[in-house]
Amino acid sequence: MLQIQTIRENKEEIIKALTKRNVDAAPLVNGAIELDEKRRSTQTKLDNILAEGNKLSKEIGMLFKSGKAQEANELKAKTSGLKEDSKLLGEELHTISEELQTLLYQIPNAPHELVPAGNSEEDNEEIFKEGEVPSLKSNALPHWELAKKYDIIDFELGVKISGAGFPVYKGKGARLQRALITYFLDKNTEAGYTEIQVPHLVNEASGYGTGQLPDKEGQMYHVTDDNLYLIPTAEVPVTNIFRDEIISEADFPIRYTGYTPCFRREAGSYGAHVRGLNRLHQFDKVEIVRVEHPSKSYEALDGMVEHVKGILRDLKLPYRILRLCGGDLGFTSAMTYDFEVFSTAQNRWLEISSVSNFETYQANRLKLRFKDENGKSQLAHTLNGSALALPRVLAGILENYQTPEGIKIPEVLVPYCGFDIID
RNA sequence: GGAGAAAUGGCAGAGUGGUCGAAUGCGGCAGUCUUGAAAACUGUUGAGGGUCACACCUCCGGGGGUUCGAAUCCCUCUUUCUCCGCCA
Repeated sequence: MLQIQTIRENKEEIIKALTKRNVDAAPLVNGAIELDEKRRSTQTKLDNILAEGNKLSKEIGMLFKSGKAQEANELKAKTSGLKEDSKLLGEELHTISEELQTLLYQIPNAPHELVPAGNSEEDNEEIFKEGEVPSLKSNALPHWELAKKYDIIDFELGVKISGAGFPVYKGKGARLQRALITYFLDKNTEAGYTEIQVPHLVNEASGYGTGQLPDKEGQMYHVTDDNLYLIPTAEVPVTNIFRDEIISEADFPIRYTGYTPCFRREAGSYGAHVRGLNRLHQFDKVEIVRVEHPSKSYEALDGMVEHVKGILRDLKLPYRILRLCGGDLGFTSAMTYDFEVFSTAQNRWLEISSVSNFETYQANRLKLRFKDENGKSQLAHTLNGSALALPRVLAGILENYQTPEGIKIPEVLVPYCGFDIID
């Protein structure tokens, strides 16, 4: 969430920036400022009462020690009123703080100045495009047909075991997916990211830390018996490594990469757009996460974009990069680039990576700080991106690499797969 | 799952009702010394709120209670350790 102090000091700028998301934040922002003022004045009142109580208690202690029990008891009588007042004020303060918190949770991150205003994906800005769209024969198949033809992904079997959206990968399909995971992790490691394996279930505090809670509660699978959530992305456990941490400036830059399955309830529509691998309840993803000094975070974001570009170039997949408009931007993000691969057989773009800078929005919830050169603690910036999401990369490869002889394996993956064609 | 013990500052570890936000050691930072470094010595060093700055307030795993006063006593939850059971 945004810091109340920042809101106080940059009220107009924040309201203005939030109009890019097509929301009128003025009522929320003004409400928060008002509550904050109330909070501070209540706190001051309470503090004064507590200070007086502390003083009296000390005096009572001294009196008892020097044997003046009677005087002490007289002073005791004076404290009862203070106690009542402080109890009432304490409750009031608690209520106000919670109201303020609830309000702050509802204010999304302020978009970066480069983010275009807009309501929907129509308004996203295409900033880069690369790769050749292969010309396929007229009988080119979408990946779900190919999956069946070569018996590499079984959607029906997944339905039997779990339900829709839980595919079973078989034979060369499973091997290709594993090859991609290893290949991505290797590429990320080469680029300076430390590989890490994290839990796939997280507690409530972690959900709040990265912003999945309380806003997107229904999108996560919730294990109610133990109050744990299945992760929707590795971003959650990896970023939460730094919850409640004060790191030293020398620790920057922090770069992690991790492979995890991702679980999303996505109670969405059915139809061609969610067929096959396009949208799943369980899928695999290799994630990159960075924690950066505020002055370096956009440089880091660009670095992540370049890195993902390199992977797609290696795979020789046609792709484009979009800068998301305010309306399409995630709640917690200040700026996001989406990578989309062109699916030739489906004749549409598929999102395969999303790279975001959250600035201090997550760090504020996480209490992720660092000591600056003056020894003061400051919130760090967090970033993350997919490098990459497996199913749609798989779909892109199946569709774009199909030939009458079978599905060719991209050259860089052949050593990882141990075969060069699926037939 | 059963029995017992414990949770204190970056780490280790004192503190069992009052001048304790907390001894001491290590680590960190600054300085003296040194050509430089190490060692030694000196000083400094938790977080948050609040203030122009001070004052002041809160925090000793979380929540609640007793008391004029709680790190210290009580209740509860969580976590860790030891032993037993179960188990990939």
